[in-house]
Amino acid sequence: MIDLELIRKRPDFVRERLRLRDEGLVKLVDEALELDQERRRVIREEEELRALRNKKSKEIGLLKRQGKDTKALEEDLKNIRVKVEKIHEERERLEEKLKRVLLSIPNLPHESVPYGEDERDNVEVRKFGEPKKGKVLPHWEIGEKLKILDFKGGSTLSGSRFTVVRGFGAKLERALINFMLDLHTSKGYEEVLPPHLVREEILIGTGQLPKFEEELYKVERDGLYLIPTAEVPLVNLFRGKTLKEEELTLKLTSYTPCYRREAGSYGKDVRGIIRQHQFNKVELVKITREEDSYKELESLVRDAEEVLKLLELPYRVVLLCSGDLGFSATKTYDIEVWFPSQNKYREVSSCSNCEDFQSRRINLKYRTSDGKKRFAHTLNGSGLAVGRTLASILENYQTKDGKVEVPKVLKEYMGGKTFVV
RNA sequence: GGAGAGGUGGCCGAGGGGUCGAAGGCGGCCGCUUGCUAAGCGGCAGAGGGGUAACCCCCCUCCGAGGGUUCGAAUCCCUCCCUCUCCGCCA
Repeated sequence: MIDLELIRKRPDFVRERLRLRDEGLVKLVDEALELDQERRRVIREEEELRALRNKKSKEIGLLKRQGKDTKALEEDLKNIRVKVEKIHEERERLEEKLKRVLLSIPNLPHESVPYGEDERDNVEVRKFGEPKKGKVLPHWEIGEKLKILDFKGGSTLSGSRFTVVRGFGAKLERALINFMLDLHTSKGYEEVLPPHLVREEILIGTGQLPKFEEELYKVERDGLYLIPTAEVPLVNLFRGKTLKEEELTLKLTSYTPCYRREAGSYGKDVRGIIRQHQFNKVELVKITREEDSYKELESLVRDAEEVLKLLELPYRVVLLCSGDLGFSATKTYDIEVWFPSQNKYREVSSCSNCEDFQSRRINLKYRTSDGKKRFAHTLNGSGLAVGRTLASILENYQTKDGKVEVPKVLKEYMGGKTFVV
């Protein structure tokens, strides 16, 4: 949630920044301003009445103790109460409306974010490794051949976009998870194993709700949602907290499956395991002071890149343009790994600074040395999407005779196995 | 699933219709005292919102959440949520 005060004091700035994302967002600012003005008018009215009521009520208390008659005053106050109730209802209606508008306004792009409409305008910032050319089987073909990806099994059990990983494929995926977690924890990230089912307000806290309901799996009976990313539980772990400045930056890492309905992506990536309703991901989260968050974003990206470097997979880092930014982010780097069969880079990580956008929603603050409270900044990034990394290994480490070599750094996690055959 | 207990300020904990934003304790901050420390003494401190250019200040709201009763609710009534304990079941 962006700061209402900012909208009030610098509406043009907010409009201009939102326009970078989408022209259509500008009207939300005007809506918020109007509602806010109206709301404050009503608040003033209500509070005047309440002040009057409180004063007279106290009088009644005094008079009663002196044994005096208070009938007239009481009648008087009954009328005031009716008025207060009426105006209070109006105030609640307005506040509810305003809140809905505020919760649906995305975060403002950072000044360093290039303008653009969609992913075509993203800017490549650096590259690592040499993209492998020449013919390789797409990961779904080699995966089926080696009997490690069972698409039939997945659809039997759960339908489309579900896949069963078997045998050494399963072991390789587990190796990847362990490798990633070990790497990140060695750099000071605390490992966390959170619940995968969370309450509605938790998803509001990180920005998935109220806008993206259709992307989420919901367990109706218990009112719980399956997490679409570990970012959700990890960031919300700190909701309502006031942290000490000295304990920042907090760094967390977590392996969880992610559950996404992928509504509106019909026909995209229907083959293979690039786009699944359930996939494994190792996530990185940081909670920082406001003056550190951009520096920490850079190092977060480096920490995620490190995984690909050590796996010796060619990748590039891309700075997202304004139009491609996610809802809660001010600035995002995607890391894309090379897929030889598709002759292109595909996203395996998305690292974002959300500044105080989520902190406002979950009321996460820290106390500075001079005793002031400030909203903390939150950052998140994949480190990495495990399924896609596995798919990329199946292609980049494919041998001419149809085997897949185990990347060096994973060998110790694979019981010494060097090839998947 | 059954039975019970409970949710009050940073923490512990009292208060059971008006003078209660809330005793007391711990912790915090600022003084004073004091070889140092400790102790002691005195004082100051909640959050959100509205009014204001801003401050002082004034006002409103907040005792898990939401309703209700009342002139007036932390306190009485209803609903819900959460936590804990015991029993049962279960990996």
